[in-house]
Amino acid sequence: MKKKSFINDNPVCQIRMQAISDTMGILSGKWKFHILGTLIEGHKLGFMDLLREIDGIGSKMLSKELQDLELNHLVSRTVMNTKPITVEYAVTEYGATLSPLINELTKWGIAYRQSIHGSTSEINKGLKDV
Amino acid sequence: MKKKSFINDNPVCQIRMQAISDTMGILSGKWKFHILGTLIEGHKLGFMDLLREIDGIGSKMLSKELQDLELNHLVSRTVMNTKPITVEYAVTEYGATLSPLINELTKWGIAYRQSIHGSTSEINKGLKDV
DNA sequence: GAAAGTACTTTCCATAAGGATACTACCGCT
DNA sequence: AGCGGTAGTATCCTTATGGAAAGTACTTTC
Repeated sequence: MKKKSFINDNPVCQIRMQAISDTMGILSGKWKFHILGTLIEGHKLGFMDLLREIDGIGSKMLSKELQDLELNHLVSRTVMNTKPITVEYAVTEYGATLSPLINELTKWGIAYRQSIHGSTSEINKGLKDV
Repeated sequence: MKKKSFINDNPVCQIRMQAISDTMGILSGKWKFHILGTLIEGHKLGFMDLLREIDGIGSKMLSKELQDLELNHLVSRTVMNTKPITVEYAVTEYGATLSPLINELTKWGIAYRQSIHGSTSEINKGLKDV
């Protein structure tokens, strides 16, 4: 009996695949989670605040990533009527639904780092020393 | 009063940042979550099984990503003593700790898609029609 | 002995992602 | 007039990512 050329799997898997692609498509890149995490903590931050808070990011990347997040309605951008014009970035109500996901991401990362320092530091690939 | 050139934030934020970088560093790329998700569902799968199950992946990518996952002890690779040599890939006990994260990712992706179809389809960037 | 199945690796290429640096433009202060 | 702060944009460049196609090597089946 020949193996089916493509086990199309159950619909549950197809939906899972699609959901993972969707989520990762929206949150792809090196900085989106950092920006969202910082905004969740800081509530309202200006462009320069974010630039200072997020270590390593440049203005080009910050600008581009904020535009992406705004397009997907995860972050709001409000131009304030102040003397030197300021812009307030904040997480939207919808963006806040990412909190559980960001928490899981953080929890796992912390546990991973602990599992290394706890063990004979066997696992060390993918971990940047800071 | 001059603004501090770098608000070094609280240690909690630094740890969060680091944790997010760690997690995303390990799980970066287009396919890792798909491979892990598929292996969690399928328990034990061969190379060709994965190639068939994961729509769109090529053998080069699959091979590379599996090596990465194996290096980080998230997936185990067992060469079986069968007539035509077969290899069994499975999620390790440690890899299984990613389940809550993958579930959150999936849940959010599904909710996102529903939020679009539920609304006047305002949000549509980042969503590929399937 | 040819086909087909296992599990990959290799090469070559195109595009995407991201960083460094510089620049615009506006305002307030001194 | 010049400095510093706001919020970005523009340009150039390098590296990372990932896909297509073919090749290797070994075995069983027809």
